[in-house]
Amino acid sequence: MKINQKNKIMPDPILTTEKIILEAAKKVFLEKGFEGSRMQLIADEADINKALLHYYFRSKDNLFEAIFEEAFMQFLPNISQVLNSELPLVDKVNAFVEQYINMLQNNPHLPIFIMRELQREPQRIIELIKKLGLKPELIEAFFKKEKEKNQIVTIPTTHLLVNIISLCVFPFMARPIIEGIVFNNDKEAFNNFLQERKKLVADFIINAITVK
Amino acid sequence: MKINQKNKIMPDPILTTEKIILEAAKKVFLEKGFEGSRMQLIADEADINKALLHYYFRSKDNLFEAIFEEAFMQFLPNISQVLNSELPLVDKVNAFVEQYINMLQNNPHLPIFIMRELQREPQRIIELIKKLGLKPELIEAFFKKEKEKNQIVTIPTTHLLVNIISLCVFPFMARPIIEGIVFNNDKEAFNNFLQERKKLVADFIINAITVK
DNA sequence: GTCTATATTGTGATAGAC
DNA sequence: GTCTATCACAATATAGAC
Repeated sequence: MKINQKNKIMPDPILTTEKIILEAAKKVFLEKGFEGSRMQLIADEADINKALLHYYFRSKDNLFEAIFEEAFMQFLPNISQVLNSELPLVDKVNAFVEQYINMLQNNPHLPIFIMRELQREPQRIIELIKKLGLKPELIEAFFKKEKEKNQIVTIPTTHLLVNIISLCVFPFMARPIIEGIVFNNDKEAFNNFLQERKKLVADFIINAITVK
Repeated sequence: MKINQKNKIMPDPILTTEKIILEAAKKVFLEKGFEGSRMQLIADEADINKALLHYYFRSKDNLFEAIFEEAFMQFLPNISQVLNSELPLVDKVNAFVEQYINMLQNNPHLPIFIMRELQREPQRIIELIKKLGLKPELIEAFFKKEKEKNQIVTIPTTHLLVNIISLCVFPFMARPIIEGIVFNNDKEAFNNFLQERKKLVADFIINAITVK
């Protein structure tokens, strides 16, 4: 996404057409996925016409790619931030869960979007991730320090990490079921549910991994 | 797919055209979703031509609906089965997790498929679910007995249930990431990972909810 | 019931005026 | 840069022969 007109003086964070398009595309793609999105709808959302989309981004594919990379980076939890802190285990988990669920509350469509596109073109996206420099080694280091201190039960770090992410992310994917069926379409009730979860999930994890 | 009529003698599981179509449609829809699927591809998969699809099912929509309802029922965990057993809590959780992950291993595309379509038409599908008679009350009863026995910590049943499902389902949605990045595209390693999970997830849950 | 051929509509993309 | 008009093709759906 460097297509940006070079060094023109940009007096204000003025909404250039390109940025407007990207915002509109993000909204539409996030909600409907690549295949469910229509260039016309993005144009409407940006209040311009289709031709302009192709003028700025040659194709739907290009426009999508400009969106996806940023979205994926946002979805990846900021592991190193937790890793590098010197907080006690309990605080680390609490901080991570709260921060991650907060992010998802601000981007509720992100999880399904990412999973959907991963399913559509797994290999292409794996290449992208590798290009971005995501290293499995980082994951291995996640709870290393804690383990050495014998503060947690012996669960493989990969499983532990997957468990934590699962507990945070899944409710957003299953939202239509939870909100629609369990809470009878009461959005307020679902938001309360998410709010409660921040503490409950952290406690759940701490309980699960603490040696008794 | 009433599957195996128990012990009826099945002279030949005669493959009527309609059933062949349904099988082909299931395969394609499950993998690519409604919007990503093409009638032509389903026809190819069934080794017939497009026109026949429309002869049996008037439209793509109809064909899809014939698939979705069954898939959704399969996705819903069989809660009452666990509920009605008289096993100790530990065994209940173990049995549930193993059985549910087993089912997902046999239908790895199910989770993303369901979530994707829920996102596409939430209201329509909520209506379907209600028609099918899913009752929130069932959920409330889930761990009621255990709670009365004070065997578990006080976590709201809804959260507990969501946690359990999350831990089972999410890895299948994130499969491309886990298999592709963590396990370097080694399918065998990912399957081992799933195998381990059956016990690890059950332990994780038990640990989390057991009073110390 | 099953096929081929065709109609119809939707959608990404381009040409060309301004 | 932005627009209108249009192309080209893909995809659902139907007509009609057999």
